[in-house]
Amino acid sequence: MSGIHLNDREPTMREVAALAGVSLKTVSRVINQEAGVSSELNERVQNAVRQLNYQPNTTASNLRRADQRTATIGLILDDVSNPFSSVLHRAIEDVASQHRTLVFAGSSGDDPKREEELILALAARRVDGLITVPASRASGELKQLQRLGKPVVFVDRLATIHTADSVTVDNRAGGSAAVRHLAAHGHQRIAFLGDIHDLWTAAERYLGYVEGLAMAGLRLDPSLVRQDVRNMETAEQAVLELLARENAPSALFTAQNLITIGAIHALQRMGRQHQMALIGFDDFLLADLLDPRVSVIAQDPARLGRLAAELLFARLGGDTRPTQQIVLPTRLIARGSGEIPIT
Amino acid sequence: MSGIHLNDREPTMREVAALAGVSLKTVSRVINQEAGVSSELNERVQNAVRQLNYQPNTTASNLRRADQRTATIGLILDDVSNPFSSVLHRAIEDVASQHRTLVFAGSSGDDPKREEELILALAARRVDGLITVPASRASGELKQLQRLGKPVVFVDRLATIHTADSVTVDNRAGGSAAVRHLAAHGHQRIAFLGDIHDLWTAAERYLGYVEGLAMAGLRLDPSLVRQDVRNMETAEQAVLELLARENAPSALFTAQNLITIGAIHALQRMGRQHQMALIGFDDFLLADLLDPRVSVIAQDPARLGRLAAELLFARLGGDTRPTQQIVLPTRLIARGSGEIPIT
DNA sequence: TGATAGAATGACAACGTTGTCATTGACTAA
DNA sequence: TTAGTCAATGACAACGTTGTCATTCTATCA
Repeated sequence: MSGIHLNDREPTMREVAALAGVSLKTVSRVINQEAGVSSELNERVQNAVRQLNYQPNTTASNLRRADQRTATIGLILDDVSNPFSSVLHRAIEDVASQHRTLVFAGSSGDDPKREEELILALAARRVDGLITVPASRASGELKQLQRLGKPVVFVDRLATIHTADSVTVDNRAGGSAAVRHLAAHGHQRIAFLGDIHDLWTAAERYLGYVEGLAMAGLRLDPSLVRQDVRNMETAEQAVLELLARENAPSALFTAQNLITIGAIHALQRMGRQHQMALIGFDDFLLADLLDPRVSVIAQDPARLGRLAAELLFARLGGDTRPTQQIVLPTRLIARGSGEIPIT
Repeated sequence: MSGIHLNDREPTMREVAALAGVSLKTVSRVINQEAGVSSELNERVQNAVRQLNYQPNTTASNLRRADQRTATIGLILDDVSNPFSSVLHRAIEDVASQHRTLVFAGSSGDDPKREEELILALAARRVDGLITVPASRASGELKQLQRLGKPVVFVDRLATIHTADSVTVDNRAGGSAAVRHLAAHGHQRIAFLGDIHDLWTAAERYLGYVEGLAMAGLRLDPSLVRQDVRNMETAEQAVLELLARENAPSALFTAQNLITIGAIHALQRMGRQHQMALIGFDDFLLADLLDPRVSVIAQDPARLGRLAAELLFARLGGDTRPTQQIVLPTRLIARGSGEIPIT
């Protein structure tokens, strides 16, 4: 047998009405549970619905509806398969489902082009609102967002637009704390490995790194800074290079979850995991089972997602308060790798 | 300033037409890049579109369109934040984006009720097709799926419906191989820890476990079987209990990624990770950096997702070949934990 | 009894778009 | 010149639903 194929056409309210012997509008009333339908007609319509296997067509409904609601929101992440992003996604979905809303999820891959495509595609489908981890900070995308004319919430990262709510963590304080923690254990040569420098989080964490160095009275050595590290593999490569230098760092601050994991690969490959101190930004599964256990600046992605979604649905519910810029604290979890003293 | 709010109404083709001084239909032709519009009118319409910031309304478009396509598919996973699921998701998204299609992603939480809600919500939005990791195998959901009247592809798990394509891995062979591998290292008391027993994958892997024991000539001891292990925490608890038994197992076969991680937590907590052999089903990030390195039955979730999406889009493209039941092999990756000999 | 209120139901238009078909006008061939 | 062809354009209906308003019917009150 071949795959399930399209019906000629799905049953419509009109057909239900005909079968039940009532008007189209009465069927509409029953489907939408409006008051003022006699229980007899109600019954007849329900039966016809069951008999025909009628399924409401939200698409047609929301075309006509006054509020223009599609019960659909858009979510643009950098990568749905990144552990951080996917936890964010799940938290948002949970809030959305309480509002009987479905979520379009897409990965921008941190590519402004793809991001814009996604925004346009979501706009064309008339999502009620958008939650996004913005890839670009430029105003080109800002215009696109505003064209949407729908509530927008930034999560995890900010963009240069002040007419939107946002939920982020204090990346700078986190980065600074990581560096000072390492300095407190005697490290003076602390390397920084960060994501694409144009990303807001990467930039903020770098700023935190610089501030932390300054607060600890340490000199910033540009040769210990590796920006635009895109993934685990390049992170591993970058750390291998740092280790091979004649004037190698004694500690690493890896400013993103996959970069941290790449760095650990490099350290273990060279058998240096017990000499080189390491603090990663963002906690990850199994960080507490590695040897040494990995110290991190932890965020709570589930909370970020939940708050972002709640902000969005508050707007959809008519909330017109001034835009909120929620900033959550980070938490340094000392597990061992960040407490390796200088040798 | 308060959050971005809804425009009174978004510009329509009618307004564009008025501004450009052409008919509605001509605007439609320009937007859809149909042939037969003079370059002069084309120009005028394009200008009007820009001027008004017109955004096409796919929702209205596909209501009228003959093919009834929404350029939207549904994806139901057990949990979008599970590492396995999220990689699957990303692979599907990548294929979908090549077809200019957006993906509705939802988590069933392996709850048939929630799964059915999602199916209905997707049906109401008239998705072009559905890819699902089915939670329930019963026909109640089967009917719902068929009501959709749209192509459905099962991925990772099967359900009792033979009119759909599917992409799965050979769970039974994988489970069997894991057990025989452990047996070959001298283990006779091999425990099984699996997900909800009603899930197709969990059942198949258990079957593989039983077959593997039989092939190795080992006796099945029901007291070494823990089914319905729902998450990391219960897995950890279950392993702790197994370790405390007077007749404890000498090896574990953990039949799902999070169960494996929970088990590792328990083993490390008790300091038994170097005595107790362990093979997990499904590979995971950092498995190769733990001590001992974790042996696994690896699948390729990205490939599963890609194939599933390609099957779906083939159907949408008119492919009417018999349904395909693709079964991919698994691969045993021996890293150490599965090769710990019996003491 | 007749007037009136109120509840139940339905007719019809409209949402923003595309499919169908008619109309216009320019160009070609006999 | 005239018939015929073809390309460009537009008028109109339709997709499946909901909002508005009119109509019908029953119950209630003076």
